Amino acid sequence: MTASSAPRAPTRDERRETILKVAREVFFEQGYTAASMSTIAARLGGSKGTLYNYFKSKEELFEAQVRERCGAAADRITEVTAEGEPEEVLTRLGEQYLEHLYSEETVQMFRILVAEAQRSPELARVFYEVGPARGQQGLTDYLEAAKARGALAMPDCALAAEQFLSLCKGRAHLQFLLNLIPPLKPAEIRLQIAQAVSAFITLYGPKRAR
Amino acid sequence: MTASSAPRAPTRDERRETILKVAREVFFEQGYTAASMSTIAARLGGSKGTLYNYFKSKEELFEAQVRERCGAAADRITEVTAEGEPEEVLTRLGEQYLEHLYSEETVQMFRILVAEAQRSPELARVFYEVGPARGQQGLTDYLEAAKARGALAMPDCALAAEQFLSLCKGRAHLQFLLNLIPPLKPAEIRLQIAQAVSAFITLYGPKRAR
Amino acid sequence: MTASSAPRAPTRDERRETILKVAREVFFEQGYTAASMSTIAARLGGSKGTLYNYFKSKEELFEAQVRERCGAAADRITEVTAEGEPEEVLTRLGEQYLEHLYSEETVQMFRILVAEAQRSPELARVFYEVGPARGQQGLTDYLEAAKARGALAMPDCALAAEQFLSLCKGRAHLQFLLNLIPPLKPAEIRLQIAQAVSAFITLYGPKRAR
Amino acid sequence: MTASSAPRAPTRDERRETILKVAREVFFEQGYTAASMSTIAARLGGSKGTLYNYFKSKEELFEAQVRERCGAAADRITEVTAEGEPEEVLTRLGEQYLEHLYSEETVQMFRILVAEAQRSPELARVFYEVGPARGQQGLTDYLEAAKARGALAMPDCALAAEQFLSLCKGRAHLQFLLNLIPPLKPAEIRLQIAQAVSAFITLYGPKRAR
DNA sequence: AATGAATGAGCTTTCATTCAT
DNA sequence: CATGAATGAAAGCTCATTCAT
Repeated sequence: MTASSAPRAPTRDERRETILKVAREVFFEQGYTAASMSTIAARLGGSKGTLYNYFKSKEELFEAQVRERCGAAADRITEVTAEGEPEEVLTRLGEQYLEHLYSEETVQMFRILVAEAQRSPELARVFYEVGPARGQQGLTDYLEAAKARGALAMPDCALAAEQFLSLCKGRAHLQFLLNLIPPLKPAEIRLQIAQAVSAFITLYGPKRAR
Repeated sequence: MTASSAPRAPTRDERRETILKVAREVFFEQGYTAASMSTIAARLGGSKGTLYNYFKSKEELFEAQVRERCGAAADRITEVTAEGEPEEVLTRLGEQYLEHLYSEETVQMFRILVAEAQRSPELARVFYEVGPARGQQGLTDYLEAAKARGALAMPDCALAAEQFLSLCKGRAHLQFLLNLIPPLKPAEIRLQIAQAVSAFITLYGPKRAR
Repeated sequence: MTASSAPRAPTRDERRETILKVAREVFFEQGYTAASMSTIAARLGGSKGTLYNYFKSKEELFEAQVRERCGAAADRITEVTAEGEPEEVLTRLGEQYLEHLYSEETVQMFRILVAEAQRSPELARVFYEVGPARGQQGLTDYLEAAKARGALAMPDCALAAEQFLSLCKGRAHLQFLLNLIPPLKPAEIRLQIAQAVSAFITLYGPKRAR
Repeated sequence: MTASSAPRAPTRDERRETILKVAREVFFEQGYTAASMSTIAARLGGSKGTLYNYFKSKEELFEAQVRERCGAAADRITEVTAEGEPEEVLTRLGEQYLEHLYSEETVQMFRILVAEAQRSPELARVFYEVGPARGQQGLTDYLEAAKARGALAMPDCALAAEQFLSLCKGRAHLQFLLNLIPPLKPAEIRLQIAQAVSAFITLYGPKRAR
């Protein structure tokens, strides 16, 4: 039945990857609680039994998602932090950051992590370390360098990094998290970042007599 | 059973309050979805039917929690916004805000709202309207007044209010939300607010020709 | 509170009548099973306890409806059976019959009686005796008279009466009973009766050589 | 438990049939509303979950009953409509029809459908389409053919079919529906059909110049 | 390794009925 | 007599998980 027409039987690891991908879609569409193993199995085209052959519970299946996916975004953001005038670099970085923050995929995972934070803080820690923490560290490093060459002036670069990211995020993120507004449009992102960069430069820009 | 020991029959309102209190404990311990009406009824010492005599659904029972608790916090914050020098007023307001934001009770409720945001945005909307939206409006009003009398100078008071609250909240809130750190201690709150107020005054303080 | 403004306290019988009227409305709107004592009490403006003071169960409340209401329609139909040419009399009677048969009130009560027929055939018997049986007897009496004076010719007047009513009722009644079509419009009633009368006259009309 | 005594594992279809049979018994004993899925599951010796694996709701389980039983009856009736002299064919068909109409099984199902007509007209529609509608259509087709070859003469075959079925059904059906009389005995059926056929032939038989 | 039928505890919600006041 | 809070059984349905094949 399979041998003749199928080009190749999938290896166990490939099957596992497929399951993860399908499960991710369902988790993101419906949320952790609402997503059912039946739904995942059905969309997979397999049986529930198979699911349980690869992951011994729904929780473990979700945990695998987080461990696998969270690092990717921080990677992208850190890469942005390169040479260039502060205004330009911060704008690029901020826009990159907001695009990530306001994506459906990110918010869905974040919602689930928040929901489960009480029961499984380890999951939340994994997320925080590979995601937000790395992003903030990358920005801090850039600010240190800029300060060293006189492009910016601030007493505490870590604090400044935190402030910048807070200004970028803005109030809208709360509404987005609560599913009260759709993702920001590119123009809205640009405006919000422009306001954050402007404030930041006012605070820490060079040459301004303070 | 009734004549000898019962001190007094509880009024309907008292009973309602008791139910709210018990339900709040269960919701906070287990989360909205995991908390069951059976559990709440059992802990109440009554029947499920009774619960439904007071609240016509689980959702309404939770919504009552949100209205009661978040409304109170926004009230407190709004009250702070009175006369006084901006630095002093903003400090008081900011500290009040952080005390609310970093309390166990608030974060528990917020976690539930975020977790359920996809299924019940109406609940989230109620929360947002009675809580954050009113808080931000109160601050905006204060800033308008301060601007009018020359105590502060900013082109957009709503934006400034948003920025101030973002600076107050800070990065630590993300960690708190994810259950990675305990509530801020009073000293930490004071420091964080001092930094936010300082930045805000730098941005929008009087006399700076902008 | 009551003595000063209320013109008169209702007697127990008046209260009972009011309850019956309100209950009837609810039963007819929602059906026996779907109608709840709570709904009836609420619409009554009283409490459920009061309801149970007058009728000791839901079933008894419904039974009282049937006993009170079923006779009325048959009364009306029987009255129609007066003097006149068969064609005219049968047309009047048939239209009267269909108007009753295709009314919302009648069909609702009938549905409930059918539904409960297995559990309470006594109720059904009450209905049948005071309703359909009397109607058919009235028609039979008329046919006997018409036959006696040579206006109609049939071997078995009871059978003829039954056939006439069956022809009047038609297939549409099944659909109406099943809630598949709305009540017949006056024009439809007239057409259906005209067809029934025409067939009946063909069968049993005078002078036609058979 | 499995190896020694189990004769054979039931196939999915067999299990489905068993469920339908058990459910039918419960529905007929208690009526649609009163019958509970728990009762059906218990009598089946299985769990409620199993029931829901085969039928995704109580309504669907009942609908399957309707489709299976009423469709079969209409099939039988339609088959009767073959060649032969009208009198003979109509007699056979009418007797077949009454046997179905006056069976305990049919009346039970019909009572349920009527009772639930307000809440679920879809169910009633299914019943009407697979049962009465097909039956009437079959008869109409036969009448058309008979008219074409001059064996019968009527202006409107659909109307004639309706009239014939109405005459067959008779008044007794109302009493049977209301559980006031037992099913007709074969002799009663034959008499009732003979009267209906006789009237029908008088109305639409050949040679009568109309 | 894959299947998919079976499970059974659990969920939210409804309702006729009772009873102390 | 009226009230309305309280009850508790029962309903339809879901779902993570197991296990024989």
